[in-house]
Amino acid sequence: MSMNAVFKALADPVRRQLLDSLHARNGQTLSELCAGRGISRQAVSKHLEILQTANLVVAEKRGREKLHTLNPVPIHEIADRWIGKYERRRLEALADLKRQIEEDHHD
Amino acid sequence: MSMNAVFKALADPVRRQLLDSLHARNGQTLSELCAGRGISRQAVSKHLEILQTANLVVAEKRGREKLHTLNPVPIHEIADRWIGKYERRRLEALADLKRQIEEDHHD
DNA sequence: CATTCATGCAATCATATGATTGCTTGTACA
DNA sequence: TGTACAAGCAATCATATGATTGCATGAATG
Repeated sequence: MSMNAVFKALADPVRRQLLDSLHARNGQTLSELCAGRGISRQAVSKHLEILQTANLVVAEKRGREKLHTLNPVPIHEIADRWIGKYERRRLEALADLKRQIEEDHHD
Repeated sequence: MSMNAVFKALADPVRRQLLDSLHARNGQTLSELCAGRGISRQAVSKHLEILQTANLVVAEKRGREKLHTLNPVPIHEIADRWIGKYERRRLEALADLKRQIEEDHHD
């Protein structure tokens, strides 16, 4: 059941952007996470609620505001499911190589 | 865009089970993948189509049947998105430890 | 060559999902 | 203490999604 919630949560682009935002800077409030997203506060609030039930985001009350934090554990479990240990090493090496090549191109 | 397709594809439990099935044994046909799933062949076919557009599954025609293969690359990219390199090492170590403990409990 | 089996295509339908509006609660601070 | 700001709750609505049924195509096999 739990993993289903994780995948459903990740299915929406707005929610993934929220995770991106938290990955860039943890501990943001609802209002901060709303900024420049073009949808209503309630919509964002609902998205955050879904991310929390999936345990991808943890929220903590701080006075009248609520701070949100990214939890990477469930994401890691996704990779664990379909990628064998050795296969993962290979894919990581590939990804690293790709990154290096891209960096080299930054003149 | 491409990543959106991947996440949408992973959002459905039937599709995840299909990936599980292919992870266990690659190169299965549509009919084989239908077996014991309790939904119509057309439903499975559509699911496989979605997995293919997400590039999570690759299909190859073999006479009158079609063989399906799991492609782990997009899954690996998910982890790459929200988990830093060092954080990943830490999470992997944790997962390995967890597995080891579970193995020890197998009498 | 005809029939059987694996798959593809199209239309339809119920339900799930994401967003909005309006109202309420509750904390801060002047 | 009352006003402004952060967040929660509820009802509604349009669209997306997953499944089904029925028919079409096309390769293997007798």
